[in-house]
Amino acid sequence: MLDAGLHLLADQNLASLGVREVTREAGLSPAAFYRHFPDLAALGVALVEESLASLHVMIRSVLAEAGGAEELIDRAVDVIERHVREHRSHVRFLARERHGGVRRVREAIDAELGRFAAEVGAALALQPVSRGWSEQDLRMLAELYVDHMVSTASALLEAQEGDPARERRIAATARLQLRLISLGRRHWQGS
Amino acid sequence: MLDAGLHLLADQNLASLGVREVTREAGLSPAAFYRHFPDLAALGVALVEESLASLHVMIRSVLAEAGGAEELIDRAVDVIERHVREHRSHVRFLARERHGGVRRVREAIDAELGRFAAEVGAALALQPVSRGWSEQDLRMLAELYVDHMVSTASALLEAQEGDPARERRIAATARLQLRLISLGRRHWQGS
DNA sequence: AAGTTCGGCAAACGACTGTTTACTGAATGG
DNA sequence: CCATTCAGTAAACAGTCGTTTGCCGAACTT
Repeated sequence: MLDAGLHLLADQNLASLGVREVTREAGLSPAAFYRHFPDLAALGVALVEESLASLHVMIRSVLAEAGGAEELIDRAVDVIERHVREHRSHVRFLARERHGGVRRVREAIDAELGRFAAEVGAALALQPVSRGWSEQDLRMLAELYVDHMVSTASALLEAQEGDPARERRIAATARLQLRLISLGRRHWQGS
Repeated sequence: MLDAGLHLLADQNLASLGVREVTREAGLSPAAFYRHFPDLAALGVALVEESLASLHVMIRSVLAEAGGAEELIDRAVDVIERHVREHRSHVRFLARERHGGVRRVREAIDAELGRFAAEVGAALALQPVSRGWSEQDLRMLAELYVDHMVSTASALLEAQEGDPARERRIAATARLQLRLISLGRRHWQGS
């Protein structure tokens, strides 16, 4: 049922999804839906949770191995690219419903992105570049990184519908932007 | 009719909007809708165009007056804050449909954001800090600024539902992030 | 003054909707 | 082996939906 929903949400909104539609796609009777979810919103938050597993893994794999700033940037962008390619449906779902019409789903996504920012902030604190940074500044930087990741992933999503050149251009731009941010980071004097 | 649609889209998706719903809200008969639009998607792109007027004005008012980096940042964030407060519905609409389920609307928004980035890039080129910057680097920076603006506006949108403290925190974070970017910009050596 | 466009209406069409109900077979557990 | 839970079904309910049609008055145009 989750798969059926995700498949339908490829070119549709959660708010415009119908119970019958989902069950039809899943090859079940309409009533069967209510055996598993009370709401379509509930199916939505279930999909959010499903999408998170893969996202968390991704973040870890960027932060795990150390290395110079340049390699770290390259690896981050590579991982994002691969993630969008391999989990296209999940990423599209998150991008679409992050500001979508279903409040509970929106809040679930937002809370989780906040947790990501916290995780990134903790990892940043361990890097030598961050010596002397206040808690607040670290959080600010982490949010900047997460927002940038989200923007890049969204752009890739729109591009990857069969346009590899545009995809490469987006990745290149993302790398430059990360380099600029990392430059600002090195010269930061505290707020 | 546009107003009615915009009002309904406050807690709904364009894809889940109904013709009858709109006309009911507008106090008209269902058939009246087709006198003005062939589609609901058409109403969507009309709303996009409506939302753009105010956005363009906003961008100009940030770029117009010169000034030091700090003042420019403060003014930019102030303008965003005010814009979200005063054009809440339009901003919400753009954020929601930017990755929404209606392709034509999505494309219209994307094209317009691209035009904004170009406009910002042209303005950046005039600033003394940008001496020696390549066209590509300027575009990259402009996109970074635009994406950051969009992220900030979205965050403010979610917050402003009656939580002024959170709103102030978001604005403060945005200012710090812009300062960090502007720092990276000053030390940029070209790609 | 005549003709034409414009924006509106009511009514009707069949198709689709969410949800509840009562029922069924299979697996599970004591 | 009996009871219970689980995951499914068909059928029915009253609504809502998008869209078309034919009609109407007002406002322009000539």
